[in-house]
Amino acid sequence: MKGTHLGELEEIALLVVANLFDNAYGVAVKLEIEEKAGRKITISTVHNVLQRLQEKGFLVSRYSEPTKERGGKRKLLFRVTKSGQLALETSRGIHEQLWKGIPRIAFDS
Amino acid sequence: MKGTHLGELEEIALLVVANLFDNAYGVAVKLEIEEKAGRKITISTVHNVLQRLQEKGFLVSRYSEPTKERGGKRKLLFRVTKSGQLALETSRGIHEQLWKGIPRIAFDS
DNA sequence: ATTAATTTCGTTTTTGTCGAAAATATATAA
DNA sequence: TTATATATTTTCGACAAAAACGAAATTAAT
Repeated sequence: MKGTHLGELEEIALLVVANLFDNAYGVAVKLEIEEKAGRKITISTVHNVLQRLQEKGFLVSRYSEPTKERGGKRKLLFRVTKSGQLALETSRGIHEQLWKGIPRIAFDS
Repeated sequence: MKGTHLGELEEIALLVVANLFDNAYGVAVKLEIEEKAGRKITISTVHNVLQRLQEKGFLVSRYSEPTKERGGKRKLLFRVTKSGQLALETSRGIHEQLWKGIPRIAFDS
């Protein structure tokens, strides 16, 4: 059976798509992940995770028109679904609650 | 080379260990994950992730004395390292920044 | 034809998941 | 007492899902 919740990269990618709301295609997502998450990642990995998120129903996609630049083929643009938004909010809620419950003594100083 | 950042379950487990600070052993971690994250998980899975977190240097462990209850064998108690704390804080920072950058239009209503 | 921007494909490593076995403690029966 | 049963916990071995990459395919302008 298929996985049910958001993986680590899946969550970041979903947040990035929301950030880029009208320009969320492979290359832009890759650059944004690298900048905001401070981490190198290949374009293949990005497309892989975007497709998986789509299969899970957290993203939808449509093709743009080709741009006028050299090599400017059509882009596959992504958008977060209601279900994707809910998954993000649920995850955030769990993390917030867990952070709140951590006692001072938990970490060495 | 070995993995560098926190997986989804790894992050939750790490937060839970911090929450349980002086009673963080397998069974307690399992119950806390199930309650706080609202998700079923087996004890094998928990031990597996705890061990991996230890190999990554995000947790350390020590054995307790056996308790006096029936079957009360010694417990393997975990504690978050400085490195683990840093990993958690880094992840939280990235997520917070990404949430802040999401425009209103990003989600359908 | 050549080159550039993008997506798709096939494969491998890391993470997530479980069932079953092993270890070690108390409880009970003989 | 001593063997046997039962409870709590950890360890082991296998498999599935997610993450990651290099290379190939597609499609646009030069």
